[in-house]
Amino acid sequence: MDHLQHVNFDLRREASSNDNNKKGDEDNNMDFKRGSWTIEEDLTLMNHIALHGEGRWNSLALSAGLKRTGKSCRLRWLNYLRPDVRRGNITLEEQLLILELHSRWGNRWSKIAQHLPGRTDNEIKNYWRTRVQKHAKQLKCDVNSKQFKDTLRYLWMPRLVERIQASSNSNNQVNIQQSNDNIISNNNNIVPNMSFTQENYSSTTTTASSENSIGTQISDMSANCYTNYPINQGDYGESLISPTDYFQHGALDFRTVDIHDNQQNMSQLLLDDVSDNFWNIEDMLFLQQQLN
DNA sequence: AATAGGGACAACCGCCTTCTG
DNA sequence: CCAGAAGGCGGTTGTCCCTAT
Repeated sequence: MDHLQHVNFDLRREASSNDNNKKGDEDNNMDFKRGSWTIEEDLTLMNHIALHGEGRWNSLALSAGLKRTGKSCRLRWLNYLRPDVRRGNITLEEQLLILELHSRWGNRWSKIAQHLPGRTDNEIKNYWRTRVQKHAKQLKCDVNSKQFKDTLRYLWMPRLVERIQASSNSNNQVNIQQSNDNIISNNNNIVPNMSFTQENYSSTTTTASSENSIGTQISDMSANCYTNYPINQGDYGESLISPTDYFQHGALDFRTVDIHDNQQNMSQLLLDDVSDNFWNIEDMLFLQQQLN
């Protein structure tokens, strides 16, 4: 779904959400608008931030004439409108990094997001809940159980590494610079130096379409993002290492495990018809090989 | 063709921490 | 130093879309 589709989707939802009067923690005295954002609100917010910068969200909302809480404006900007927000499928590299960082830090979504340029904590959280937890459910084990963590670490993460390697080998000939230019700004100042109109709205807020017809493009862009991302995060084991660097430098400890210890779980997995980009048919075949 | 159920994800909630006057 | 405001964060909800039946 591309960005404008999202917006249209939001508009469709708006009518049904206007009667949402649940109270937050900062709107006791005023009628703040809730629910989906309209294109006009988005443009107002973007233009205001372009002119005045972000921060002081409550006063920003007031001075921009938005009938929204400061929190709502902040969330909309950080999770959706910022020019450097990446949209589109989570790449293999990103999946690997999410799994690794989550194994270290648990549900510290914002901390994890700091190491996935362009991804928001909300997006990573949603990914974890909808994709990873789904598979824990299929294995009939708790997502926090040692059993599931071991399965992730000793089976799926090494498998992801293999697939990343295979992917990078096949992509070596591809010139990816052009697409990368649109994806990540390494400049920490994210206030756009431009004005937004309805005409350029899509191009300035859409960074990578989830419906990108070039299957490898997002992955390529991601690989470049990691190599370009500034190592200045401070506390990542604490330096930032790209997923590719992980396996190149042996940072990930994928020790050999007795696959048969997990045979019961894996057999169950093989019975399931699971075919997204995390546990796909290829993985099923791989597991089958391991089990036989 | 209709519909039920699950997936996906934007948005909200409420608590906690940090900032500011 | 203190109180209120603002910001940050993780958890949860609501609703449309997609797919299987």
